[in-house]
Amino acid sequence: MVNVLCYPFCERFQRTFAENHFFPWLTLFMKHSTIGNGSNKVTIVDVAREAGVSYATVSRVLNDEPYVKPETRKRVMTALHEMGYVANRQARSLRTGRSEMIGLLVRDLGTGYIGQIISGIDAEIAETDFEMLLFTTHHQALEPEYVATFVGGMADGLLLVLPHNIENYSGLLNQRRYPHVIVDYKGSDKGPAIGADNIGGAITAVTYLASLGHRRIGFITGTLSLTSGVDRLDGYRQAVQSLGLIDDPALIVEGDYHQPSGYSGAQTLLSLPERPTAIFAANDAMAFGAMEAIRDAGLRIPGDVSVIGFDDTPQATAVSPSLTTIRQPLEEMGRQALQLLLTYIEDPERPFEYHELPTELIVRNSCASARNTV
Amino acid sequence: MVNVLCYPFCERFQRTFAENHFFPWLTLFMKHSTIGNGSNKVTIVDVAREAGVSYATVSRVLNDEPYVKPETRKRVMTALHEMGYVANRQARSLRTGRSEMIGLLVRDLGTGYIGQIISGIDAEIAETDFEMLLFTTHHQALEPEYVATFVGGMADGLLLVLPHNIENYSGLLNQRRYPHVIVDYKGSDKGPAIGADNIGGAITAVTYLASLGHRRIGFITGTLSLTSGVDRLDGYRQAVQSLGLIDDPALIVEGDYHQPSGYSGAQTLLSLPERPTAIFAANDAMAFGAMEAIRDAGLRIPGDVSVIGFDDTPQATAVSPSLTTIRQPLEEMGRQALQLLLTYIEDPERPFEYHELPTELIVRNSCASARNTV
DNA sequence: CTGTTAGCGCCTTCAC
DNA sequence: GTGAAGGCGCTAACAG
Repeated sequence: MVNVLCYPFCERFQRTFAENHFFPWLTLFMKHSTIGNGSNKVTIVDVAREAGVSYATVSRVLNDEPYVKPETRKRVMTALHEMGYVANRQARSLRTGRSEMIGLLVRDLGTGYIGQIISGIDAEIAETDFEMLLFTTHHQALEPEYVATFVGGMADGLLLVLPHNIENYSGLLNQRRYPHVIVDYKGSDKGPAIGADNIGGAITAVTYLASLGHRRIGFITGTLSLTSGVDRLDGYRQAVQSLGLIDDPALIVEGDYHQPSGYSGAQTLLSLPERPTAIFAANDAMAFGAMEAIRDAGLRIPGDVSVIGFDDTPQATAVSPSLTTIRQPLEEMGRQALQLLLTYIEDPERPFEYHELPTELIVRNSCASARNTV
Repeated sequence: MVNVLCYPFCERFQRTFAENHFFPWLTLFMKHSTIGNGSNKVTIVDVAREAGVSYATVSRVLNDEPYVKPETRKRVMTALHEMGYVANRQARSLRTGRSEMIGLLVRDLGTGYIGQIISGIDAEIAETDFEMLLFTTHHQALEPEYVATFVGGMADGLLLVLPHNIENYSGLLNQRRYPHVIVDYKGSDKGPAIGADNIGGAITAVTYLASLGHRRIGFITGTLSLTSGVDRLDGYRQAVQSLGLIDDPALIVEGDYHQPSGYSGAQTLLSLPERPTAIFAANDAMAFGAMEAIRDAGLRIPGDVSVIGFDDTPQATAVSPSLTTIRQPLEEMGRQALQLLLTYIEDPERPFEYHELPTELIVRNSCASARNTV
């Protein structure tokens, strides 16, 4: 009688049923397990009946509660297993107020950049009982407040990956002490956050170029409404000044972290009366665009112009020449963000924390010594 | 009295509350809206009280049911809005048996490839009332049956993006008539699916190379446990034979869709006694690897060896020379997969459908005429 | 140790 | 038109 209740045996169940209409409770069961449409739900009630206990006891076993006679527990466990019971999380969540889900708010999925962060989050989530609920804010321009409230109801915590306008979310979330962590954001003024050492990374990049003899270094900024964009620019400026490099506003052009802006930014830089001997793009995508522009201008990399990026995306090794860049530990950021979030889920009252991960220079082949320094 | 219940005004609420303890029901409300810990739930009961109706009426308004007096409806609507009511989907789902969520089962998120498919799905989801529940099978090697059952309980439909071993899922899902669509899979034998014309694309690629005068074309296969891998190989073979090109088994090396296998595959091909004048990699990632290997061998692209890929990932334009490739409409596949899934959610009994999207040759700069045909 | 019971928030008959 | 009441599947007291 056991196997027929196990979902892989539905067909067999139907046959068996035809032969067993003298089992009155089976008819009852039929109502619950609508074969056709799906669902085929096995609830704790079914399991309880099968194991000959009350469903409260099944619940106890499910939740590893202490006071269950070992023998009973065993009987319930086998019933559970054989019937292919899977808990209904909605019901559990409704009851407990916890959903065992963490929400992920991202702006866009197309980029490998976010993919890497998510990979890290995912890897860490796999170690827990949580599942991942993904929301993109990219297409629909919903009110952040609505999104936050909505997601808040479905998830026990929220990971905001590089949200467009943090302040819109953070007000509500902080005020409610709703567990959340902002990923790739600097500072804990808006809430708990995980970031990378963007200033330090930019300084490292410029210092490296300077060590190769470059004195006129062009910089293509990232999106300046993001802290990473601002910080990388800051780092560039600090390094240029402290190293005594040529400090010309014309050497800074604004980009938006996307490849086309790298292309046009590089074009602008290359058309300067005195063109830079090296270009530092605030991320890899723009560096690729810059490389394209440099080649289209009939110049060679790194012979005529050196290029350095930021992020160390997988494609950095794929381009030719391979891209020297500043590595940002994206996956690790995802992992730590999740870990931090878990601590807030456990104790929402914890004070805000900001963790900054180090960046690292990855030397490849897109930078060379400056041949003719100005 | 209204504003104080609206979530953006919690602080104000606290203050107001201090002044208004003579409103007895407010105290009651406090219990529901625990300010500190979060939740701050506004339920239909709260709204009903505010609007002076029963909560059944609120529910009716929520579900656009006909028999509600316009005036009452209006009153409820304003209460709803001003209190910032957001439905509890778990409760609704528990009651209705529908979750308004669609599950997404992917193996990995790190690649831009899957990112693009998800973008398409996401774009289409944004037009519906559904949300997206993301599961990765990559890390945890859970039993597919368990995953399917589990996800099945939380979502109204399932999108399987390139699952490792479809048969493990498909049996259970089909038998239950659980709405699902397999993305990037060929044929509807295992269930409804969306795929791309991989055979045709591969034929196009080879035909194009042949038109440039190449007769000895190396092929680096994709993962052969995936239908796309098999089909692209098939297409290559068909084209080689029908066009009368050199048909040497040594010209086919096995890859796995990852860049390193493209590198090593190309090395193998280049070290053949008679090396091919063109290399067709079964996807772009391997093509990038192949390009690296070709350059490392001191050869030029496309001067000495032409390279063609498959997929048209964003990076295809970023490499140098830019990669000629076969475009696969990944985003569109995602979109159509979701659309198809919706039809199955509406009618689970629909017969399986398989939609195949066309592929397209994108000519860039990595292929040139064969100089010295063998 | 185990069973009974009361809801979690919502939808949905069924009365009025 | 609207309210009252039952129950989705589950957990968490409270009794035994």
